[in-house]
Amino acid sequence: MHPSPDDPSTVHGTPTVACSSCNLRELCLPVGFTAVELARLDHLVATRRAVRRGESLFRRGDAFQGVFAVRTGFFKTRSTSVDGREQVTGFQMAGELLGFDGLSEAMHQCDAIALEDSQVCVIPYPRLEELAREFTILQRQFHRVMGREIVRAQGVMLLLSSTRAQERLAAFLANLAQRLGARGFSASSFVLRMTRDEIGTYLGLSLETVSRCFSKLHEQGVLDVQQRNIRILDPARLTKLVAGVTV
Amino acid sequence: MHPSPDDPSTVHGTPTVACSSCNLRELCLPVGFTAVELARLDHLVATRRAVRRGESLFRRGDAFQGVFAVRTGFFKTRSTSVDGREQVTGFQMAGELLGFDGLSEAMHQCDAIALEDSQVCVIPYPRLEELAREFTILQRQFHRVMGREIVRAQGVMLLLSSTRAQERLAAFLANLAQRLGARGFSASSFVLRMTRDEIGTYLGLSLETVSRCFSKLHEQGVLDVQQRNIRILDPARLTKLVAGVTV
DNA sequence: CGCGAGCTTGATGCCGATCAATGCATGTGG
DNA sequence: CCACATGCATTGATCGGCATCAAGCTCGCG
Repeated sequence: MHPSPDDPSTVHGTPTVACSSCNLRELCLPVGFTAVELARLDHLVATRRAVRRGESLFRRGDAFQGVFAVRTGFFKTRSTSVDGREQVTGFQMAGELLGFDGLSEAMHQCDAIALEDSQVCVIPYPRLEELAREFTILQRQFHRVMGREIVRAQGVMLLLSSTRAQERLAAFLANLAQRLGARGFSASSFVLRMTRDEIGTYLGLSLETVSRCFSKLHEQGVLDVQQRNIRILDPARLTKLVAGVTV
Repeated sequence: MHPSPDDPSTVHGTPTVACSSCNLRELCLPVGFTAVELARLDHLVATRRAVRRGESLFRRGDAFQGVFAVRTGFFKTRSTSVDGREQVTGFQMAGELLGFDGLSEAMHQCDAIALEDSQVCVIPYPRLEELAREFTILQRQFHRVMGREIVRAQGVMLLLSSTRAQERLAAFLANLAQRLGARGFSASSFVLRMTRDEIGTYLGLSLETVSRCFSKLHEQGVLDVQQRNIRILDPARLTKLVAGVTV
């Protein structure tokens, strides 16, 4: 389902991974570079790091070292209130960045948990800073990615505060499908990486409601649902349900 | 209630405003600069711009030119879904920045509306980029401010998805009080700049529910409420109501 | 003074949380 | 290879918080 690493044997101990040869380049930070520039950029990434399913990439309170690009696998980020309530703030797949929450206070404000065995590229912030000063295009791309994160958050706020359960789930699925499609996977048939509870905690719903909405969408012929196996039967209707909200 | 401009006569037509002499310096982008550096930074801000109450600073779809720092006044940002539902995504007061939502797509994704007659500093993005390359500290501060915005959004998500109406309002008021206090105003007695409807649209509540919660907090002796005049009588209890959620 | 925008308060009904029970997969040890 | 445990998903029943509809009320302003 996800691209396999170019060379699994280099996961550990390799100090540098080449962005220039990464097949996720077009989705990640080094977008729009020429081949020559890319070659000079290759030390943007310091190391790769493997994170096993269920383990954390970072946790609230960890010192901020840099940001991470998902290379393979799947993550969730969650923030927790003092009294234990949890909010999943996002799901990240290959080519997406995470860790911006650490910038403001020099330590991470949320947890990042791998939902399956994953690999990330480690982009140390000092190096990113330095290279961003050198390459305008990297600077701009970095800002663009952060800006996208802000806009995404605004979309989630809109979703959380003004839509019904079914619409939230529809928006979530439509977004997931779109992102999978952009990575060359099927946008109509996929396997969810997260539990009903995690979806619910993201969408502000109980897991039971999530399950009921899945069933309802199934009844209505929009989806085929077999546990975590999803097949979108009627994309048009799904999009119509979303009614203008994009997450 | 808000600081008066240093020199109102320069609002229009003045090409440059000195950051070095701005009393909001410590809250704004140029934090942590030495006097010498500050002097060199003075052309970060291109112009000031006045926005009348009810008018927009920018609107969804406007070309992104740069970000804005609130100098005096009060703003709300809102994003709107295709079918007209509205979400207030934030309120901005003196010293706070807005406009990051334009970075990702080179155009703004939300509207910024002045809730009272306001003035902003215009920070053209190309200039910001350029100066950020020159001054590491500015680069870092800019990233920090954007990171803060992301963390704030995560806090709002948590609030929207996991708390009761009263707690949301309490969190909102506590946050407002804290920010006003940081600007030298009273944190216990202030005038709301926004309507019940705008608060509701921010907190994901109907205006009636907001009103009822104000009344309830009043009955409970936590607040004194006279329309938009708020006096916090029992800050400890207010904070306790917030129960670990910070917006 | 009267109009209108914004606020308050009440009555009603619905959506989704919660509690509870069952079903279904995977994996583990006997 | 089966029995059982465990984690996750489904489905049902109940109930409460908040949206919605519907009046009045307050205050600022032309």
